[in-house]
Amino acid sequence: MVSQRGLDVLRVIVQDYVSSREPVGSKSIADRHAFGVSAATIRNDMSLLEDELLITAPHTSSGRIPTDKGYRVFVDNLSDVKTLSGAQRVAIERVLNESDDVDALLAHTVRLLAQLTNQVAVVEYPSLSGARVKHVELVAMGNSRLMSVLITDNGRVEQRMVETERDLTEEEITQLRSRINSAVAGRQLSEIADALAAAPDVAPHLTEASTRLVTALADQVAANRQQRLVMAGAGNLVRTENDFQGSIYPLLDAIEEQVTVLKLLTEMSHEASDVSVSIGAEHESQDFREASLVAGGYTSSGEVSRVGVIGPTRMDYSGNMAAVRAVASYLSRILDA
Amino acid sequence: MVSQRGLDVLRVIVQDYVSSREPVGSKSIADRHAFGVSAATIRNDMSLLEDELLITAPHTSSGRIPTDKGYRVFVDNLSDVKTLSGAQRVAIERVLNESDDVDALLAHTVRLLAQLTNQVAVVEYPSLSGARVKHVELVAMGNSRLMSVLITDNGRVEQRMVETERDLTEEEITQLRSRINSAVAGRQLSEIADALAAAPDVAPHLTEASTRLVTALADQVAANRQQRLVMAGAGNLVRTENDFQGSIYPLLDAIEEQVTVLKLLTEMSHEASDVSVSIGAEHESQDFREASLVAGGYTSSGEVSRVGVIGPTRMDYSGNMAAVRAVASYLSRILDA
DNA sequence: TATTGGCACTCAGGCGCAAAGAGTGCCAAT
DNA sequence: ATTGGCACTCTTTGCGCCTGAGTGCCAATA
Repeated sequence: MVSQRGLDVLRVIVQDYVSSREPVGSKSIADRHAFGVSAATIRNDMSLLEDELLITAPHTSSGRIPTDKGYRVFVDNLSDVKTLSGAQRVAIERVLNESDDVDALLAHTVRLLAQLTNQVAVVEYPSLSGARVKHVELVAMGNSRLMSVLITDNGRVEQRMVETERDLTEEEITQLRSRINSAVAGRQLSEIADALAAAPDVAPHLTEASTRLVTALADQVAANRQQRLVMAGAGNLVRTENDFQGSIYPLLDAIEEQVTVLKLLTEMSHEASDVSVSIGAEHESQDFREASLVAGGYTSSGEVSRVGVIGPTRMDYSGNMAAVRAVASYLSRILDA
Repeated sequence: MVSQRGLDVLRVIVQDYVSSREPVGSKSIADRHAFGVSAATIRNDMSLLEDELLITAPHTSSGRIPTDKGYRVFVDNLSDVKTLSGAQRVAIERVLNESDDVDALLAHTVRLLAQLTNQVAVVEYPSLSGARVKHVELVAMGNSRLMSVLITDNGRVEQRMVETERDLTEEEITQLRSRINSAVAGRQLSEIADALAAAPDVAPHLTEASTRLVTALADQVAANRQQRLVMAGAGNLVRTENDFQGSIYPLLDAIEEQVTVLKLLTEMSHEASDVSVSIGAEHESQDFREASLVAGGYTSSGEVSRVGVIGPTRMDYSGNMAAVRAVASYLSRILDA
């Protein structure tokens, strides 16, 4: 069984390896850290750690590096919670306060997080499923086209073009607008398809247009059920390229593709205010096999969405967790107001 | 002076080097291309080309590689215009037709272009300066906040939160809305600040709110004067990493930063329907010294914006120019309708 | 004058080999 | 349980050597 000192040894192995990228050996541990025991003793402990698959040797008779399992134990039991520096807190507050719409806010957030952590950062768009309809605006665009603009109570604005069979008069549009708004205003997005279906019929000359509009709106909501995310800091992944066996090209591609990241994010803990970590081969995806993901939840109109960073398994978990937690909580504070 | 055959030699040097990344020597040229002269003659021509700084030797007695100037001559005089394959044309048409708002359209476009060229692709958002106001919608969001939604005739929707000194009644909002719309509807964005200033005064109890709104709208327009762009295909830059002396990290960072790319794009030709190329050290920016930019213009409501790809100077100029031209022209067709 | 074959020279890259250095594993002693 | 000692293992680094591709120059040629 691994002793308490053994775990302490694991901790310094992780710390030293993360900061130096060199496999760490018993001698250097005994030298640099005041364990009060000799290198030979450290060696015995390391032998135990290796039996438990917490560390491994890149090649015979080199130092040891943590395995994914070793990082896991470190993250769960051994890492002290870092706190952000005052300057960092100020930076967060400043950046997030000077954004004036949701798009800008998220763009700033993700870049900020990338800078704080020196990793690739991702931020999910706030979930719309809990939002309520504030207003639906219809604007004639000419050429038998109508633009429908859906405004939600949490400040999101979604637009969509709708083709109609003919140009409608202003009066007809007004009629449609009020019919739709009285049917859906205040409803949750998930309910609006039903609400529209149940709404009273309109004048016959408008049924065609009305049907198309209803379809478009339902479509618009459905399109937004699948989450989107913004990404920043691709350069940081390049800087840490050496931490990956193969090329980081497939990983970068997969991140840009979004779908895998979204899957990983949803598979992780769903508590807001909680930062969770997925390490290397713990997740299924081939492309992410050598990468870790640190993610936290933020709240917007009651729904939890996620923000996180992606980097090599050899990352500063403690620092990244602190940054993610801080950014997520500021984001909640602003969006859930 | 460089002979015609000399230029032909330059052409094959560029072509061979681009496809193989190996410095190309006189012998291999004589072997692989039927010039009908001996390697020694090719050598003489190459010596001339070197005097003209069109090619250079990575080290003494190796093959030669094109200089930036060499690529320039190639692009301007020597490259045949490639055409896209049928499959590629179909792909463009398919992708661009199934996008239902401007955001989605641009996101799809940029990813498509990245795939077609295997480079980093960038697309500027359509310029708003030529657009006209279709409608301004005001929606009370509670907590003394008003959301102003600006809809333009080319389908862009811009939102902004405005703090008011108190919650306004529906009636007051209606009043404000109609005042603003009668002042600005149909105007170009550049005119709306003046138009609002010239509009008749409102009831005294609304002047405060009105002033704030006007400021916010002006601000909204100003914020959009500076262009934004979307980027995709960062992974492609990683794949071509070896074509760069140093790290591509600063380059990727600069691209994400947007400002340098926007500057480069505006410095290049402003004709739509024209593809222009900026090669390596031709542009000022340090970070882009080893990169080339192929850019073309597309038109949206009469204003030209740009789309392009960024890659190492050792790129397939001919193919990339064809892809950029095709994508730009499809984009014009859809957005300028 | 343009082209050509010949030839000496250069240099990067690959290979082999030895030495250095860091680290382990094991053992007997404490 | 801990320790010092010691033999052993591997990677890394440096050095020298060789090879091959390619140049530059020259004198001969058409």
